[in-house]
Amino acid sequence: MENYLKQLNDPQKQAVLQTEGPVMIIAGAGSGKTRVLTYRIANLIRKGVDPFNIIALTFTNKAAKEMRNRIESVVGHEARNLWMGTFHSIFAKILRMEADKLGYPSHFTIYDSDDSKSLIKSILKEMQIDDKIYKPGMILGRISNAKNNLITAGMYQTDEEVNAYDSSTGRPELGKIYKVYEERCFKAGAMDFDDLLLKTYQLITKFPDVLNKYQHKFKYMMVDEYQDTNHCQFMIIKKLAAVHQNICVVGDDAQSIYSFRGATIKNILSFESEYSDLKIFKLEQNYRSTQVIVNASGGIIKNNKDQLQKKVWTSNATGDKIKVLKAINDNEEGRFVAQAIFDEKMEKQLPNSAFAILYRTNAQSRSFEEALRKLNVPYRIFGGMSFYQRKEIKDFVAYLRLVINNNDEEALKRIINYPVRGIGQTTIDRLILYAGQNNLSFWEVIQRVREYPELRAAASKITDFAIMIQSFGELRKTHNAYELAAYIAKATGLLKFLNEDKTIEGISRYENMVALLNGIKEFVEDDTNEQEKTLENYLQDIALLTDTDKDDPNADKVTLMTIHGSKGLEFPVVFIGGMEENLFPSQMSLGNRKELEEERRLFYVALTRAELKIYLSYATSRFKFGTLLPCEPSRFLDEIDKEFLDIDRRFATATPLSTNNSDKNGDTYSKPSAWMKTAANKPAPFTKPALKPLPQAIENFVPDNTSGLKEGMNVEHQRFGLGMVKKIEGDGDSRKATVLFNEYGEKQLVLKFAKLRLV
DNA sequence: TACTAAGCTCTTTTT
DNA sequence: GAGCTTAGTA
Repeated sequence: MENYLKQLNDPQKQAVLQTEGPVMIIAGAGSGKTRVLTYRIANLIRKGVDPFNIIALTFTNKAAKEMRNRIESVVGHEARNLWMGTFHSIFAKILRMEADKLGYPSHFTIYDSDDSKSLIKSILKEMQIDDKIYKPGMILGRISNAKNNLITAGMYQTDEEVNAYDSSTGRPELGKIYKVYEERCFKAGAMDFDDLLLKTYQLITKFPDVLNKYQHKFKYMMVDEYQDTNHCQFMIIKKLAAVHQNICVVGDDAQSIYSFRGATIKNILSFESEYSDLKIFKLEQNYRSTQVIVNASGGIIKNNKDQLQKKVWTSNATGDKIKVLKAINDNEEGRFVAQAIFDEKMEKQLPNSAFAILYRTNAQSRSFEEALRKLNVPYRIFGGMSFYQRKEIKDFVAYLRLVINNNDEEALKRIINYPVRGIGQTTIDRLILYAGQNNLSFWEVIQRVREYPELRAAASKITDFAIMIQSFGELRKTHNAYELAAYIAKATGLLKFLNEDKTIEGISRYENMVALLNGIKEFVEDDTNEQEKTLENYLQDIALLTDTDKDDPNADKVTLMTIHGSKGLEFPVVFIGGMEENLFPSQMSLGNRKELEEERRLFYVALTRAELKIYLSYATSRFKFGTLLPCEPSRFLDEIDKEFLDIDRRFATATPLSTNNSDKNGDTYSKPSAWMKTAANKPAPFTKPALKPLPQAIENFVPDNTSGLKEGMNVEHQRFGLGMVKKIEGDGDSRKATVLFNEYGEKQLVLKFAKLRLV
């Protein structure tokens, strides 16, 4: 113990030794936060605290795993009994044990956002609500937001302010949809990600004995990345810590980047007012980065209004300046970055794994991937489509889910006709309809399929399917997860079906399927943890797994990921791509101080990942909607003190930002300087002109009308409005017309399908 | 009911 | 440029 205390600086040591009472540790980037947390827990165990009474909550499985390993290396295998994991996984564990109190089965399904969205889509369809106005993603966002603020569907529906808002945006039915969504999840025995938090809160507020049990169990609580907790998480933590008050939160307000997920920086900014006897420790020495990086990033974050005072410093070497690369488009940007990696590797003799390319949006990864492939630089990409989101994987996992939880509606919908067994959309729609009408789950309707005359045609097929699923359920009693999964893969014909497709994509789908089966095998054979090797436990594991978690740190590859995904990681050399106004900062954050400040924190996170050197790159034009649009350099480039920059000589000198603008809340915010936004360079606005209403008589467009079409004629298109035919080429069905539309410019249309009318 | 081709609509970030 | 929906065909 004394040995490792020697490795700590003063504030770190104090933070470790202050084990009693509420503690807040403000830890700047690279200040040894994980080390402090690790030693704090190790110290508690050394003092004789039972690991069983310590809970440590993190945001990612990876952070939890890393911390567990490090604690284990200090205190040994005793660390295994710690309650350590993500909010979602720890709460899921508690919920499974107490599920019956909430009327849920202990083997409840966890819906991922795809499932949630799909459920919302079918609810909209059943309620005959227009999904153009009620966009599923947006509805899910509203529901998620409500849940994170502890607002249930019932409360949502009776809240006048919320209703007034929804009505004013033309969506008065939102409360109703939320209610139906809540009921359907319950009937399906499913919880979405937000439910894992909300239901935990409900559990401990509605059942005092449960609260009491966990309050006494968790004598010492620790929360990592506290700046990213939302209101619901805060309330749970507060309640659980109420008895012992030994709550330690660790975070950095400057790295709060998840407000879109309901995280509120308020939690960390006002933690002090929650506990009068709070001890605050500030870790301000950065051990990770060079002086250039520390000072440049510190200069950036200084522009934010919402922040706690701290002075991050380092005694590391000065280091290289930040290099700015200017490219004409995204492909050239990719080439520049790949080439720079190649050169740095040679010059500094670094492995591939020393490099990370970070970007604002997942869509930006393509050009970097292509360029790296061309130079034969191995890379690994996170985000985008994860393994468990692939269709073939989700389909198979749906079988497993359905076997465990027959009521899982989303799983059932996925596979009832996959592989095709003659149960078409009409039949499925009817099943859902009857389920709703009779207040039954989807599965229960299937059980009684013969009671509905309209379903008679498909009845035997449906029954066969149900019997098959039930037979799998029987096998569960005698077989482990792997044996059962392998059997299902064969019995359903899925494995064979995938193996028959010899296209490149088909082969990859088959390989993925095999990889999944191997994964289940590994799960069964893995004896490093004591949990039973049941299918339930396997599903529980993968439901909360993200692809950042299956990182193989030994592979020597360049890392590509979003900035959000990079939180908590570090790399010797970091590339930040797409440093363009409207992309980073995102267009959506402009004109609102708080959102712009979050973008700035995001930039801060990106910069502080680097140990030795940073490259910033931007393109002067980029494809959006298949159109090449001109881009201007990001205002963030402007905010970096020039003394830290190694600017490409073509990089224009910027004029200072004006700060005398204010948004509707009266907050001032900076606007891009004039040189960024000259009228000629301004990107085309994204809002498309509204289509003029069509006269009654021409509502139905008949493709045949175009047979007499000639160059120079005026036409009207259903979507593009009025225009003039410029050119006609080809013959027969492939006849094409180039039409110049008043509002959309030139479009090429295949006349066989064009919805045109002569004017 | 199943399959295919054309049309339409997006673009933040994720446990 | 991709994923999803719609319309048309077998």
